[in-house]
Parts: sequence; C-alpha cells; structure tokens
Amino acid sequence: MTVDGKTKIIEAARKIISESGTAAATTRAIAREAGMTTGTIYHYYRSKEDIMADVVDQNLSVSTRVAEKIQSQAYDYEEVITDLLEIARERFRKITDCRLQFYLAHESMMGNEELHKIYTRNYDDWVGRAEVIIDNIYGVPPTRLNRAIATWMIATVDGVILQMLLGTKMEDTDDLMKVWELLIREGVPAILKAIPPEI
Amino acid sequence: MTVDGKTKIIEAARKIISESGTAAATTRAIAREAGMTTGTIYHYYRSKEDIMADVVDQNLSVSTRVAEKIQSQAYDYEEVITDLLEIARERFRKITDCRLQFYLAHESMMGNEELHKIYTRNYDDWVGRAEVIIDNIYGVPPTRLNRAIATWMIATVDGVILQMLLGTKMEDTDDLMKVWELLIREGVPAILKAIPPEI
Amino acid sequence: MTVDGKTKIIEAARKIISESGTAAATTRAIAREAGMTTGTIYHYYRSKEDIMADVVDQNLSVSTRVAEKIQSQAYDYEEVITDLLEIARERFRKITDCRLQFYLAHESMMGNEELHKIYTRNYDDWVGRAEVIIDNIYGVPPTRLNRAIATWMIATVDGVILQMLLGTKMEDTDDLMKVWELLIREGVPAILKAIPPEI
Amino acid sequence: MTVDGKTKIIEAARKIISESGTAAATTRAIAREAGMTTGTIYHYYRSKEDIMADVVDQNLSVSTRVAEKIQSQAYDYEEVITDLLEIARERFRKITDCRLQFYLAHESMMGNEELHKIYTRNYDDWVGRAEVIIDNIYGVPPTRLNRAIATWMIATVDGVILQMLLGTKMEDTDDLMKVWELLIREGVPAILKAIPPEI
DNA sequence: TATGAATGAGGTTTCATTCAT
DNA sequence: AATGAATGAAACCTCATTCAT
Repeated sequence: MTVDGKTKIIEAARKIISESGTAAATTRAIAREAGMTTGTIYHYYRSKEDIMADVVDQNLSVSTRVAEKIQSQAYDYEEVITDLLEIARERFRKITDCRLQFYLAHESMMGNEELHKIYTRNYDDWVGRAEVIIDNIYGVPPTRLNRAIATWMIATVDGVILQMLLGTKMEDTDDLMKVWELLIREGVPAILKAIPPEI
Repeated sequence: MTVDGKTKIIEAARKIISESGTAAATTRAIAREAGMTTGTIYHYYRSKEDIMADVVDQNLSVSTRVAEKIQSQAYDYEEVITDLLEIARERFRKITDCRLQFYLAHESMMGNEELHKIYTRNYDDWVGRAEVIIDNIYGVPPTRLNRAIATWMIATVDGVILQMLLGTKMEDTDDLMKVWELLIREGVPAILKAIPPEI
Repeated sequence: MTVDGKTKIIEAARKIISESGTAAATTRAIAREAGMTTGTIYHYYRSKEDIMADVVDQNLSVSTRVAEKIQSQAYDYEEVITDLLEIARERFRKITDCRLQFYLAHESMMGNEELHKIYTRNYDDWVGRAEVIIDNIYGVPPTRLNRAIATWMIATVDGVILQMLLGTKMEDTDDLMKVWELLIREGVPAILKAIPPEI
Repeated sequence: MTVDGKTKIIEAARKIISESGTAAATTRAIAREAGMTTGTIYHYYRSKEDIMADVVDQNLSVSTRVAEKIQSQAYDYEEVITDLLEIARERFRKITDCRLQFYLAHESMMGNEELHKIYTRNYDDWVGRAEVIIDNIYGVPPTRLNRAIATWMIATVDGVILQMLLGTKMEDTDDLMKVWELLIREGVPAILKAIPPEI
C-alpha cells in the first residue's frame, strides 16, 4: 500500500522541523524531502499554512490522547501516579515532538488565530484534567487553589522541556524523573495540607 | 549626551520583537525604528546575527542581575523567600520582556548557534544559583537531587509564563503567586525531607 | 441525449468568464465547473487556447446571427430601424454576455493572436453589414464616407456598453435608447445630407 | 540629471504594455526593460499593483488635462468644435496610451476597487463636461436628453478606439475624422432639433 | 559617519500540461 | 473515456547585504 501524498508531506515537514527548525521547512525543502516537486505540494495543500495546521493537529492529537487515557480510569492513587510519571517520561523521550509543539506555540503567539484557538482549548482541557486529578487522588477536600496548582503542574513539565529544547546541559533524565515523582507524591500533598481551610 | 548607534539599534530591535515578533525584525524595520538607514546599521554591526546576539545579551543580563541580587546576600530564609516571590511577580508583570525572551528562545531552538550558546550558559548559571539557594536555606544537608530540584524550580516559572504568553485563560495572578509561595515554603522542604539519605 | 464533452467545457468556460473574468478561467476551474477533471479536458481539446477560440467563436456567432437577421430582409426602412433599436436594447439587457465579450476583446488586444484574427474578421463583417444598411435605407446615393459612418455606428454602441461595464452612473436605459433612435433617424441622415457630392 | 527609479519603472511598464500587452508586463520584464533587477523594483514600489496604479494615474491625468483645456474657454462655437476634433485626433494618434487605458478599464472591471473609483469619477467628469458643451454651443435650450447625448458622444470615440485596438482594418483616420466632424456639426444639432419640446 | 539604491538568492504560489492507470 | 497525481517554468515578492557617493 502506497503512502498517500498528504502523509508524505506531513512526515517530511515534521522531520525537517525536528531536525533543522522551522526556518528550514520551506516548501522547496519539504518537497525535496517528500520526494516530489513544489507543484505537487500544492496539489494536496492550498497553502503552507494548511500544511502546518495539519502538522499541529497530528501533534496535539498525540498529547491529547495521552491525557485522555488518564481520565478514562477510576482514580486509583497508584495508577494515576504511574500515569503521570509516564506522561513526563514520554514527553522527555519524544523531545522531537516537543520541538514541533514549541514551533506551534510560537506561531500561535505570532498571531496565528487558528492555532491560538487550538492552544487555548488544549491548555484549558489539560489544566482541567489535572485539576480533577488533584481533587480526587489526594483524599483532601478541593480548595479554591486547586486549579492554580493544576496550572503549575502542567507548566512545570513544559518548563523542563523548554530547557531541554534550549539544549541546556541537563541532569540526566532519571534524576528529573525522580524529582517529578517526589513533587507528585510529597510536594503537592504538602501544599494542599498547608492551605488554610478558609480559602 | 547622545545615545550611540549600537544602543539605538538594540533598543529598536527589542521594541519591534516585543511588539511584533522576530519575523518583523528585518534590517529595514530596525533601521526605520532606530531612525537611520539600513546602510548605517552595517557601520555598527557586521551582520544581523550580531545584532540579535546583543539583544539577547542585554536581555539576559537583566535577568542575571536579578539573580545576582540574591546571591550577594547572606542566606536569610525570609529574605530569600521574599526575593524568590518577587522574581516571579516581576516576571508575571513584565510579560512584554518575557515575550522578547521567548521569541529569542525560539530562535535559539530553531538553529541559531550564537543564541544557543548564550542560552546554555545562562540557564546553567541560573540553575546553579538556584541550587546554591536550596543547599543553604532549608537547613538540610545537600542531596544529589538538589540540582534537579533547582532545574524544576526554574522550569516551573518558565512554564507558567509560557501559558500566559499563549493567552490561556489563567487563574488570576494572586492565586498563582500563592501557589508559588506554597511550593517554596512547603513543597520543596517536603520533597527534600522525603529523599532517602542513601542518595 | 447526453451533452457532449466539448459543449460542457465551453459552457463552463463561458460561465466562469462572465462571472469572474478570464483570469479565473483556469483549466482546473473549468474542469470543476464542467464536472470533470483536468485530464479529461485534454481529451477534448489540445490546449487551453483551443478552448478559448471555441468560446469566442460561439459568442461571436450569436452576435453574427443577430446581424444576419437584418440582411436577410428587404430594406424596409421602418423594419430596419426597429431591428437596429432591438440590437442595442438586446445588448444593454444582456450585459453579462457583453462582459464575456469584453474580456475576450481584452485578451485579443493583449496579444492573443488567435482571438485577434477572429475579432478582425468579425468587426469587418459587422461594419460591412452596417454599411450596406446605410447604403440602402436612407434613400441617398452611397458616398465614400459610408463605411466610416458604419464604423462609428458599430463603435458607438460598444462605447456605451463599455461605460456600463465600468459601472459608471449612467442615464437610465430609456434615455439612451431614445438618443440611439434619434441618432439613427435624424443624426445619420443629417450627416449624409451634409456630405459634399464631390467626395 | 539622472532619471529617478520610479520614472524608469513607469516608463518601462508603459513601453512593455503598449508594445506587448499586459501579460508581458511581468516584474522581471519591467526590471529588465528598466535596467535593474526585480529586487530594485521593490525598493521603489511595494507591489506590482502600486506600479500599475501609477501607470494609470499618469495616463488618466493626460486625458483629464485635455478635457480641462476645453472648459476653461468661453464657448465659442468654432473654437470648441476645433478642440473636440483635436481630442479625437489626439487619441487616435496616441493609440499607445489608449491601450494602457483599456488595460486599466479591464482591471477595473475585474474588481480593482481603486481603479473603479477613478474610472467612475473620470467618466462622470467627462460626460459632465460634454453635457455643458452641448448645452452651450448649439444655441438651443437644454433638454432632458442632453446628458444621454453627452454619454453617446464620449462613448462613440471609445468605441472607435476599441476597434483600433482590436486591430480591425479600419478606414483611414482621415475619413473617421471627417465623420466625427460631421457628427458634431450636423448630427448632434439634427438630434437636438428633433427632440420634442415637452421632454 | 551616513545614505539609500542596487543586488541576487531564495521564499510561496499558480497553472497549463502530461501520463500511468 | 476518464482520472488525478505529478511536473516545472514562471509569477510575485522579501530581505540581508554591499557599495558608490
């Protein structure tokens, strides 16, 4: 079964962006990588923007699928912790996909309305899920700060990935994972316990 | 006292990038904003890359100055906490500068070698300082994970700012600040206490 | 009875040009409008130029049919006048067809050799017919200027239509028609009478 | 004194359009004709459309100047007739400029709003002037049809030029001019006289 | 110091046309 | 007959950089 044109184009674009950055992902380069001419690209897509939209879509759909996995289960403490660890490990491993994600974030910031909507929706979704998790697994009544805590939890992984992408010499991933686990197991409960009841 | 050429150019570039992103920062645009012509720019800088390097340098030096302030004091617990809170509040407030920083980070990620070096050096520096702080204020003997913890602390603020820049509907800053304080005061100590001594 | 391919193509091309101009009449657009693919078009026509030639041919053949109607009658003054009025009224009404005609004229003007030949032939024909009419209905012996007069008569209607197509705020069509009638009934005879016999 | 860039570009564009049609007036062709590179063109103009706008402007301003010449005088019959003859003769002679004018008319029809406004304004202006002339030189009281007559007078010259541009084998210009003169001197008065007073 | 015209490589996009199926 | 993927030349346009003045 031959791979169809759109797939080839998206794969090529992903590869180039991951390896050489956005600037290198010109239509000509994508065409070359995909083994076709620029003309052919426009047989499948109406503009470069459309190509990028598809690249994003595919990329975010992966992230979302991971997130969905969690919610579909009952909130068993150990299982959820394991999943949260897995999510981080997964993202650290597929640093390539993250690169794409940051490209898209950048585009979104630059005024791409379409992407902006997608991102707003997605972060809202992710933070919402994290909040539900916090509400349910720590065995304490929900507080007004739970959503802010959820925001920090999502943010913290993004921040680490940002550093990875920036190429900082980082502690080996194992140490980072250990701290992530400690943060979930010890840090968050400690924070929750410290929140005064009147809030 | 007349402002010299280099300064005018850097200021112009900063303004354009902050307001409209790196893509808008063409030599022509910078020249216009700086009140000179493209030709003149090349009297002060040999290439656009050199300009960008200076923009980053200046920008990061501001962040570094803030960080230095902390280290220059004795490690009084309350004072350091206050400073850490202030750093976050400051960054949330000056979201514009963060924008600039993020744009440059993007550039760096996407293959700009010069920027890459600068960023690597800076994050190394910041994480190092954070580590020293952790080593000193919590009254527990340093562990092998302290550097990883420092990494997460730097990362977490970056991640929140990323969400701000993406325009996500966020909790109000007050809540975010409260959680940040709780993380420093309660979360980190809890993590440190939980680290088994053999590590 | 199924409509054959060529007809479908020509109809599609006519529709597109009338509504959106020649620039919009790409092979892809024509194919879509005709309910076929670009490939199929090349079963019926060897090139786009051939398509355009047929479009013009059909369009002009309509105009010519109108013109022929006149000549096939005896030169009864009232009848001819009525017909001349009808021709103008008809053209003012079917402004859409004129649009097509004007677009094609533009193409011809701008270097399309094929179209150029067709137009030359057609105007020659029309002016010839107009000349015969002038020779016959006004009851004066033909003069050397009759052909030039015929040229102006053809031209004058074209010019008014040009203004209509340009969207100029025009007098209502009734007034224009009255003047056209006066021109035929009074203007032309006056001109003919004034031509000195020695010409 | 060296000719400046804009002038060179406009001259080049005019030359190409006049000689080879719009389709031939690509940016590359204009650049080559003007003795510069495409890049330089964009130093002076922001888009091809802007170039064309200047081409139009210059062109129409010539026509307008001619029209203005008439109105500034008292309405002496012989003088006005001479001027009207001169306008037609002038336009027939400078057929090159007319070519440009028709290009612009076409663009206007194709949806160029800017041009559309210019054309509407100009034709309004021209017809207005023609009406004033008719009102004043024929020594008959103005009728309701005078504006329609003015419209036809403007249109008729346009129509003849259209035929010229289409490359029809035309009567020699002398004959056409004679008929134009007869139309002004004999045709129009005859029409005016025939208009029933109640209108 | 400063100018700004000029360059030229490379960007995205369009489109008539071909050809294996 | 018909498809539609593929081609490739050419369109408009951008921009860092150079250079005579």
